[in-house]
Amino acid sequence: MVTINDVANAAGVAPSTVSYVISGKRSISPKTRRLVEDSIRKLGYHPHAGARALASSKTNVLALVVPLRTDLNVAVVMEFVASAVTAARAHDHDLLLLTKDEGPAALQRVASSAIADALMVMDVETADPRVPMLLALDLPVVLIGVPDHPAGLSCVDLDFTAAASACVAHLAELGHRSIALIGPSPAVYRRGTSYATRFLRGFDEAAKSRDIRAASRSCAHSYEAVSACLDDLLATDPGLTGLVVHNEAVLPGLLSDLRHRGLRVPEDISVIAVCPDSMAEQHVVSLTNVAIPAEEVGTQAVEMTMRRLAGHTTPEVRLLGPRLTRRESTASPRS
Amino acid sequence: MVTINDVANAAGVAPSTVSYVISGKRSISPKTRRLVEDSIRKLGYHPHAGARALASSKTNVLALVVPLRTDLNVAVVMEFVASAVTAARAHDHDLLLLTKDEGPAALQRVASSAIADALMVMDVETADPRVPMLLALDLPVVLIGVPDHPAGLSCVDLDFTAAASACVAHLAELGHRSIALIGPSPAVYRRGTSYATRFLRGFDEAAKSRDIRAASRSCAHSYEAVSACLDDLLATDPGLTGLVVHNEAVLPGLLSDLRHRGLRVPEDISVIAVCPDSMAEQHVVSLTNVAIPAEEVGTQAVEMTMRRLAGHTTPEVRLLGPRLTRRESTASPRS
DNA sequence: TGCCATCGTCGATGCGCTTCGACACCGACA
DNA sequence: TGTCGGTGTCGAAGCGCATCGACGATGGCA
Repeated sequence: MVTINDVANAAGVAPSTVSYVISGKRSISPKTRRLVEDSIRKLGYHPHAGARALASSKTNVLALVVPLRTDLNVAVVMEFVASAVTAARAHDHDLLLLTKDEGPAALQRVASSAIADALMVMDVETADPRVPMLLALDLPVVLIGVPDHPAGLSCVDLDFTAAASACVAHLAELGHRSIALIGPSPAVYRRGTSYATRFLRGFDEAAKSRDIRAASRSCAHSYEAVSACLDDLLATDPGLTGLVVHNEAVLPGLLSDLRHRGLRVPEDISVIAVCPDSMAEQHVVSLTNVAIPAEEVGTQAVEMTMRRLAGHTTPEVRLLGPRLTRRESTASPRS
Repeated sequence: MVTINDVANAAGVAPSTVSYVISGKRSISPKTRRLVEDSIRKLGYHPHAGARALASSKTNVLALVVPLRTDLNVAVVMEFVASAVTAARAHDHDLLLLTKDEGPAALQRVASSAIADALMVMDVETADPRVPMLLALDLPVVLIGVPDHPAGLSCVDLDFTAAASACVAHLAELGHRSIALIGPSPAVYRRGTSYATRFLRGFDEAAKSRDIRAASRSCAHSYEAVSACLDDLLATDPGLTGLVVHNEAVLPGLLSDLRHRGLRVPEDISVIAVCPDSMAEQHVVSLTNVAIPAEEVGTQAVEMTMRRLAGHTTPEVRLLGPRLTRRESTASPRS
C-alpha cells in the first residue's frame, strides 16, 4: 500500500506538505505542488479512507436509507438512488446503502460508528418513528418526503399536494365532473407514507374546491385488485369519466382492464398518471402525467446535504413544483 | 463520542480487554465479559469504523457496482441490490454503492483507499474492460454475470443459456415449430452484456437442435419499437406461434399490441417471458415465465464474497438453474 | 544593512482501535 | 512445597492521516 510517507519521500518533502497539497488548506509553492502531484500520480496514491476519517472525523460518505418493499415504485426509487450516488460522487463523496428494514437502530449505529457524515432518508411517514431519533443524532439529515413535524430536519420532495391539485385541475378544465383517484396499496396508506397522504389530501381538497365528485381507492398491484377496484368505482358512480392514477404498478393492468370493459381511453374515460415520463410514453395510448422528478429530488437531496456539511445549519423544506404533461390519455368527456 | 477507553474505565478493565470481548479473539472470563458487555450497552458504544479500519485493515464494507441505465431491468437490479444489502448486513457488513458510469478508475480508488473489503460487480460484459483491472486488484471480487474469460474471478448468475433452452423446450413440447426471441435493446447487445449474449446463444442452439424455425430481434422499450418489431417478425414468418420475451420492459406494450392485432394469447400466439414472478402474475393473462432469481443471486454473491474474505481463495463460478413456471400465456398452437 | 512580516515547509502529536508480547495468577503434579 | 503449563488480563506500539505550532527563508522597507 502506498502511504503519504511514500509520496513525501518520492517528492522530497514532509508528509504534512503532501497533506496540504491535497487538502489545499495551506498555501504551497507551485514548484512543490507540482513535485508532489507528480509523485502522487506516479505512485497511484489514494489516501487511506479509515486513516483520514480517524484524523479528520470526516468520512466522505453519505448514508442513504431506502425502502426495499416492492409495493413502492421501484423505478422511481432506483432513479432516485442513481441520481443521488452520481451527485454524491460529484462532491467527492460515496454512498452507503441502508435499508429501512433495519429500523432506527441502524441510524444510531451509523452515526456513532462514524460510518457516514450525513443521512438521507427515503419513504418518510407522516409520524415517522425515526424522526425523533434523527433529531437526536447531530448528524446532518435530509428527508425525502415530509413528516408531520419536520422541526429541525431538512426535507425535499415533489409537492404531491400541488401535483394532485394539478391533476384535478386538468380534468376539471376538460369538463370532467366525476373523477376518482386510484392510489397506492393499502399498506402504503396504513404506514402513513408521506407522499401518499399528501397526494390524497391535495386530491380531495382540489375536488371539493371545484365542486367535483371525487372518490378514492387504494389498490394493490395485482390484476384482480385492479379489476375489483374498477368494479367498485364504476358501480358507485357510473358517470365516472376521469381517473387519476397514483400507482405506477397498476398502469398496465388498469389499461388492459379498461379496454376489456370496452372503455376507450380517452374517448370514454380519461386517465392521468403520476409516474416518470418514460413510463407515460411506454403505453399504446401515451399517458398524460405528472412527472415524478426522482432525479431532481435525488440531486437536490445531495445538494442540501452538502450544504449542511459545509456549515449551513438552518434546515430547509423544499417542495418541487409539479410538471403536468398532456398526452393522449386525457380529453373532454362526451356529453 | 464514546470510545473504547470509556467502556474500559466504566468496566474497570483495560481497553484491550474490551477489544477482545468484542472480537472474541482471546478467551475472557465470564465475569469480565459480562462487566464489559454491560458497560457497552449502558454507554451505547459503537467502535469507530475508521479507527477499526486503520488498525485492522478491514472495513466491513462491501462495494457493489450497479448499472444505472434505464434500458436494463430496473426491478431486477433493485431486487438484487435489496437482497445483497440484507445479506451483507447479516454478515455485519455494509454496502457501498458505486455506479458503472465511473468506470474502472473507481474500482482502483475503492481498492487503494481501503474503502471496502471486496467488490461485487453487476452488468458484466463478455469482454468487460474492468476484468483485467479487477484481477490486478487483489481484493476479493464477485461478478454478477460471466465474462468470456473469468479466469481467477468468482461469478454467479442465472444460467441464461439453460433458461433459453428451457423456454424453447417448453414451446417445442407444446408443438410450436416457429418461434421468435424478443430480446433487450440493441444497446445491450452492442455492449456485449453477458446475460443477453448467453441467452441468445442458448436460444439459437436449442432451436437448432430441435429443428425449430427461430428468429430473434433486439427491441427497445418504446411502444413504437415493439410494434415495429412485431410487424417485422410476422411479415418474415406469418406462421409464427411462439414468442420468448427476454425484455421485461416491453411486456405491457407487447401484450397490448398483440391484442390490438387481434392475436389472442395463448390461443393465437404463446408468450413466455424471462422476468420476475411478480411481474408475470401482474398481467391480465398471467405469463408463463422463467424467473430471474435476483434475490437468490444477490444472496449468493454476498455469500461467495464472505467466503473469499474468510480465506477461501479459489474462485468459483456458480450458475443457478432456471425455473420455468407454466401459467396462462402458453398453449399448443392451433393446427 | 538590519529588522519585521509573510510565505512555505517541517515535526510532533493524537485520532480510536487492534494486536502482540508480557505477566500475574491459579491449579496440578511431582 | 516448588515448579510448570494454561488462562485471563494488561500495556504499548503502531496503523495512515490531519493539524497545529514552530521555524527558516525571503523580500520589503526604513
